[in-house]
Amino acid sequence: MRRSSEDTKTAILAAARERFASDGYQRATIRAIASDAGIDPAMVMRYFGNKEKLFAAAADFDLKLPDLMAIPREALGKTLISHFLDRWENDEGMMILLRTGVTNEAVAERMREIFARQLGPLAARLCDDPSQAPARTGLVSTQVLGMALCRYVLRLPPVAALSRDEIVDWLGPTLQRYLVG
Amino acid sequence: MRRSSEDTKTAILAAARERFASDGYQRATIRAIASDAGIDPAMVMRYFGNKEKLFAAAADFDLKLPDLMAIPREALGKTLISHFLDRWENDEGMMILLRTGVTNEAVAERMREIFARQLGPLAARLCDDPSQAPARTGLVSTQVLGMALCRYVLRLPPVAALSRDEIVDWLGPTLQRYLVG
DNA sequence: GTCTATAATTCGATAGAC
DNA sequence: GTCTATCGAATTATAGAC
Repeated sequence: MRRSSEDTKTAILAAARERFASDGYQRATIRAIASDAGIDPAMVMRYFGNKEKLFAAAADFDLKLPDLMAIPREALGKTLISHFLDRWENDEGMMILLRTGVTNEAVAERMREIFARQLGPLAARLCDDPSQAPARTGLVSTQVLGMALCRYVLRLPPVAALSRDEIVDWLGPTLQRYLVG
Repeated sequence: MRRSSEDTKTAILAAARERFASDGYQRATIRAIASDAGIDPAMVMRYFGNKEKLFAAAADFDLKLPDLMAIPREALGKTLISHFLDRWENDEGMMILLRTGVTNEAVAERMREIFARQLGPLAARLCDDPSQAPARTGLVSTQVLGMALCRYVLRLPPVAALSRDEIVDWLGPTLQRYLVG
């Protein structure tokens, strides 16, 4: 069965995202990715040049934060954590960044950019003391990423067992306090 | 210069801990560790058998929680975060576990054990509803590990810029609420 | 567009001389 | 106790046939 150029590229990219998400950068081999995609390893090189470029293509990610101005100030915390859970469960891009960023400085830098630039606008909602804005958004990052780490990566049993509603009820007030408390 | 068996072993272990802490398991090579220790790679094999055993020797870690019964109930949150910051900054064992556990199931399992068994006794302090104990200690894990991840591993600028006192003041009440709120 | 063959490198591990 | 030499496996990457 001969596929089109685009089909092959898409299949490779999908397999690459899965492998990078579950194995990290080092352990995700081009051979395994090609095998998953049902093609020859040489095809991966043909379409993406080398492993680094394949990773770059597979690891794009956007927090896709909702319009913060449209959210009632008192609902910021719960809305944020709810949104993050959605993004984590429906896009493996964040899993890729976390699993690779902990041992790859370039990826870590990318995460710094994402969280600084996309979470930064949140600071605009904190009218009282603008100088506290970076610290507050930073604290939000720690709780959100910590939940993702424990629930989806390390799978700590008590955290994995929490229902979505429980998480929203527990972390919502925490984020709310970090942001406007 | 001929060293004693113990000296060599200690030097290898120190170099191994640094490498595993900064590079994770895959990228930390026996060759690099031996080079750091100023000896031949063959010596590493001689003293530790193989890479896995070397890692096991380098990755032992204990949260060393203080006696929780001696802490006033209302000071649990601040005491806990303060203790965690101390442990993290004075023992690279936790950094090793975090940097390797995200892509190594065996290490992840070890982290699950550590946080379950060593943080479990905290549940004994929660007299009201024992059924909530696991969830509460799990939530503590998310905030503590999230802080470590953002501050020491990813080095998000706003989080790395926080002073120790600021962290205690912000996270203390969060942990307090997760535990007894 | 797909695959075979293979080069070049890296790494873990072993054997054995000194 | 230390090192040289080397094996064998795995992996990225290239060249080229079909």
